[in-house]
Amino acid sequence: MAAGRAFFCAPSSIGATARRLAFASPPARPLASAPHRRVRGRCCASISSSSDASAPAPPPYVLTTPLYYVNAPPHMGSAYTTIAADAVARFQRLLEKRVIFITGTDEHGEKIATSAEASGRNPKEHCDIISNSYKMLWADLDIEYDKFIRTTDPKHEAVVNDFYSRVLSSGDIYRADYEGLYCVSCEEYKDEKELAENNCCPVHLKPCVPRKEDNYFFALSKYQHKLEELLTRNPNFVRPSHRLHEVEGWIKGGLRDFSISRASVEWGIPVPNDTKQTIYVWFDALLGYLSASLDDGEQASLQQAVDRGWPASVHLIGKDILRFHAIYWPAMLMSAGISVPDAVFGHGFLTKDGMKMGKSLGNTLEPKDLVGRFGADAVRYFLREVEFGNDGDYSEERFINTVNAHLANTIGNLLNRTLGLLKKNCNSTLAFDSIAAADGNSFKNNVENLVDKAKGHYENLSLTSACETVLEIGNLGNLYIDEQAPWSCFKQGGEIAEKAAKDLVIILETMRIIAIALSPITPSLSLRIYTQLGFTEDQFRTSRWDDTKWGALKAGQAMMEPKPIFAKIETEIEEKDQASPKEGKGGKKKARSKGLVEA
RNA sequence: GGGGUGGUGGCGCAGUUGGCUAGCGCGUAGGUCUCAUAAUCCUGAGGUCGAGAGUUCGAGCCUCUCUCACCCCA
Repeated sequence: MAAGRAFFCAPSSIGATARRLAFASPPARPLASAPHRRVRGRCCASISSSSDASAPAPPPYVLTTPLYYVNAPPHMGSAYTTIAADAVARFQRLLEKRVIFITGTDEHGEKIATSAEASGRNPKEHCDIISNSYKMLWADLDIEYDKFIRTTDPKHEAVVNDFYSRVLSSGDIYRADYEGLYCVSCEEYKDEKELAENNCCPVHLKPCVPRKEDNYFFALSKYQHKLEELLTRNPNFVRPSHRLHEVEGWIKGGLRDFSISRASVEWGIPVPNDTKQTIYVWFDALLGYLSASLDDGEQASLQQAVDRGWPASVHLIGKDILRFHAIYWPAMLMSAGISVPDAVFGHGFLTKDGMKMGKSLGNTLEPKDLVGRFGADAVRYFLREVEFGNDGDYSEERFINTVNAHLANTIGNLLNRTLGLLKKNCNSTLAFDSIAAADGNSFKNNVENLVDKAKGHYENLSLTSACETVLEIGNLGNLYIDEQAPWSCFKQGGEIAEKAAKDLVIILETMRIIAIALSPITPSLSLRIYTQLGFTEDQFRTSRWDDTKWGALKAGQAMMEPKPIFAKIETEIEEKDQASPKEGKGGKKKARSKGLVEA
């Protein structure tokens, strides 16, 4: 029975999953990077009404990424999951839900202890460093999580202990011997038939060693029927729907109890009442989804965590760890008498230029590198490239083309050309209320219809379609301004010029709506749009989805100086002295953003 | 070996319960405007939907076989 921390170590797959699920509370980053978003104020929202503070708190919208395993710094897979989660979280916040967006790091296991030792550090120091590298990347990517849990946090250990005790008293934990070939890197036992030559682990290509130990097991097999019921009762438990088949197949094929402890691993949470063993990943990292909602320093308990933020609305994971989230986890929760999450969403894997990414191929995508070159908005806009849930491919050329075409040419340029006209002809000041300007104009309705459509897509986690729909609004705007040709209307003066002035207001109001509708995906870009439209940062941060309703721009509002809000990513042909003779192209394209223009 | 998912114009993808001339993004060719980040807008070229067989009045969408790719197998 090789359950394991194993999937967390498959370096070749760039799934967005955590190798394990983990969390951590790292040394704080410098102030500026603090990822927590500002409190949603209610004061300066001239464009929105405030909500009733005395209303009873509705259940929170809790979404999670896996707790990433700290055996390595974040890879593209982790970034992909986290970006998507952040987009969903931001959307739900726009809907005024009380959102708890959880991420973190999984920090236990033999492998961690080993690599810490290899780098001359103790495990905790090693974890601090790696965990912090996740936090830094998330800050760079404009990720605004609410909770970052580390499995080495004291409160997490308390929850793990409580949980273990509950399952134990349910009679679902027993002790048994296990003997087999063990891959230290995977931290799991391997079936002989899955091994490569010389008993080598197919993942790490290192020999597996015979190991025998008695472990504690979780009686998963007892839950076969209940799990079947769960899926029948709630087919949306596993999403996207096509992944449900796989889960059903697993259950139908029979469920085996799995090992939940390790006798030979010291770096972990000790099994209650048996300090010779430590708890293995499933009964450790998965509990992070619960322990995360606790505050540091408070009396930590499982019940408290449940009261605070459970059940989760959705676990966002890579498809490689679907089994553990769709089968192990709900069974464990049932055993402990806790509600199962509402849904588990397994997204696909990414390839690069059609090739599987991996260290061995040397073709990994480094999220840190991408943000550095292209900025957070562009990287996040990769969500537009692949329908969330399916496998997808990253090609830099295509990525840059799309980002430029959409963010710079369609959206950025629409704002820029309109502000330019407004400056030239209206002293950068709106001459009409946007409502009056659009009176009797069907354009407004078209925009509103698309906004509704985008909302539906966001709600379904169809992030690609949501982007697409918002882009349609931009296309509509460009078409409208072309048809109306305000630049020539202004020259004619009189009523015609007045109509042109109205048209500019219409486009700018459309831009404002686009900014909100796209803000879950490209928050910084949206802020720059808002700022150019003469709003304050607070006004942007306190905006809600309802503010996509037409009419916030009022006569007299002064716009800022028109500046490109998204700098096109330039691709330059680099001189390559030692041009590869094989390729014969003589040069290599290198692309980077010129840097974002400040609003 | 078993299970799952996918193979649609140059590239990446959509295609609800089978049915109008198979859509979209990027790219590409030509044209247009001139307010704009050589952006916008219009038009066009380019697929018969992995292969083969079957069901059907009719299939990209159902069935079978084959093939390729990827994921999972406690």
